[in-house]
Amino acid sequence: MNDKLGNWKRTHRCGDLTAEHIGQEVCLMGWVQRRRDHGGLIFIDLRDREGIIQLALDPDRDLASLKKAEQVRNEFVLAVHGKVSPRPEGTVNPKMKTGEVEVEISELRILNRSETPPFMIDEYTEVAENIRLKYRFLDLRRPVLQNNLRLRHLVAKTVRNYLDEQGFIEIETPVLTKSTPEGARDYLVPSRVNTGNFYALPQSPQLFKQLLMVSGFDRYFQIVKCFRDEDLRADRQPEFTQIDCELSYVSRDDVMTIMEGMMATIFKVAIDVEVALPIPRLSYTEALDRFGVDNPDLRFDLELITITALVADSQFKVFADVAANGGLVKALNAKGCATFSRKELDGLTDFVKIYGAKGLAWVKVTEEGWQSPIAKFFTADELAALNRELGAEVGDLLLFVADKPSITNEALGRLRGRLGQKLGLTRKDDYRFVWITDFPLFEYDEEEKRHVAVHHPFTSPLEEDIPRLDSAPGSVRAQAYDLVLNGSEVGGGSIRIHDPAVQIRMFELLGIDAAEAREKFGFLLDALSFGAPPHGGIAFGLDRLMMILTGAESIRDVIAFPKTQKATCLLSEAPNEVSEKQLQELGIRLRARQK
RNA sequence: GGGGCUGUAGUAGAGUUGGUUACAACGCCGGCCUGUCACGCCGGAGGUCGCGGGUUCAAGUCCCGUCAGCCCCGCCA
Repeated sequence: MNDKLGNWKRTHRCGDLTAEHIGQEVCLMGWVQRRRDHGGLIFIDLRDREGIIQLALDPDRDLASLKKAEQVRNEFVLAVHGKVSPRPEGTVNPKMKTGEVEVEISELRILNRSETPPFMIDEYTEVAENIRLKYRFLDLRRPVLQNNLRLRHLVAKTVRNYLDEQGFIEIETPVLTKSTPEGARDYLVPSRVNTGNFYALPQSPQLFKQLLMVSGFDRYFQIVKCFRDEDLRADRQPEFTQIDCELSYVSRDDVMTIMEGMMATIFKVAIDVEVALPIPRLSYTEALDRFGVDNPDLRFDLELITITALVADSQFKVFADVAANGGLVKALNAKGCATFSRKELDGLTDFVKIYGAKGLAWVKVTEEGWQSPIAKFFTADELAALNRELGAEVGDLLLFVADKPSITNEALGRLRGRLGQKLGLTRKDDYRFVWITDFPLFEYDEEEKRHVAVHHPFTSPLEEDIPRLDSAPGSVRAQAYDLVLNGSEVGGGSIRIHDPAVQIRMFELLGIDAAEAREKFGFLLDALSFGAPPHGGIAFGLDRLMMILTGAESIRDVIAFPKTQKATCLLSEAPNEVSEKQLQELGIRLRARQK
């Protein structure tokens, strides 16, 4: 039989007790971290969210409690009354925050018992992730996740305070909403009342926040769940949280200035890091040119160097052909890496192949000149020019990729990231922000044979590029911006189209004709036609931001109840089959019952 | 859809060239212990080697398939 809580009221949290509480009578409640039974004397480490305190049970003080303590096991829930006392000479534990004191117990109540947990609730025990996820409620008792989620709370609170001070109003938008074309796959929710019709869960509150601008709220924000039915990654879950913002009467610079202030505030409050403002800005074109990717990790240099022109006339056919066919030849100079083994070089070659590169040419720069399978193809003049261009010195490793531009950039850009990690250039406590701007408005989708929006269909072109919308849509730049932190895209947004004529033109360019635009986005076009103010906004990925702030390797470590890579929940076992009755009500028949 | 890694007591691991009864640690159970603190000492229990099939006199070990977890490509406006 468990003891009743009765009228006991907790007076303190375990981890908060220090020498200043000595002499006080306290009432504590928490879990048993550990029992140390010395026969006549028992110590219990009692844990709550603030930490651990040692309870001392002495037969001279209360024999009944001592006897009861003999039954106590790990993770039992206890309530105790006792007096905070200094520990006897020589028994202070400097490793514990509460190590100067202990609580001399006068009465102990066992509020609940516990099965032996499948793993120890401590910071030492390493447990396979599937076990952790199945017993998430226990994993969440452990210090790492407790700290991560509490920091997440602090960040959310800081965001609310900052945005409130800046005149933003938090407004909720629907979760049951409308499926729209473009973008990620939607999660669909069948409507019982409207049999045969479906809601979609929002990929973002994009259209609603624009409508709120039309409605005159002027500055809106929301910390909001978004849903995308796509495959998962270490930093991607199908349901995730955005800090979603929209502002009226602003330019890109206005948005970026307000939001980098928010980032600086978050980093100061959450981890006491000063972010130097303004955050540097880099055009999309320059980012690709120098780093190969639009989310460069600026914690280290190691820039890509374009050498297409230098090798266009060389005898090395691989390079010359690529140059002749509009491709791109670029190189990295990995300083001092000529010591890499053949095996390491093969590993780097395999790595670039993941991104579609056909191979990786390498050169070790030695006292005797180039040591490389491709050295023989180049004249002395070409070698000298390449060495000069790449700043090659003895001991360097030069790495080349030649392919069509998108592949060269991606492969070498990712290789840059990998080398940065391999060479230890990416310190965890180093935070390098950068805004990426001037994205192209469109990119060409080879599969669908049409232009698609790089950001989304509501993004405004740069005003100076609007004349080229018809003649050269591929060259039109967007008033879009991404915030990148240590190689991770943590946010992105744009100035939106507020002119209904431009919006209709935009849909046309995306292959959405007037009728379809009306059907899918009629409410937006209507809203834009009733005096929509110029507006723009941004959304930040709270989960990714938390990963960086906590140093987590996985997005699962900053989410209380995350999904597995197959988008299931090992705790609740969602998703699951539903009853025939439920399906009938929804007018749904499954094409094939899975076995 | 594709590539890769992992899977052995509750937990995390070792297990040689295929060869007797699958190891030790932590945890768990029992006992002892009045100053420990990831207490200590003595004793004990605990295994469908993910699952299925195959090769073999013999499989944790080799082969094929499959499931699960993780990482990546595609996908993610």
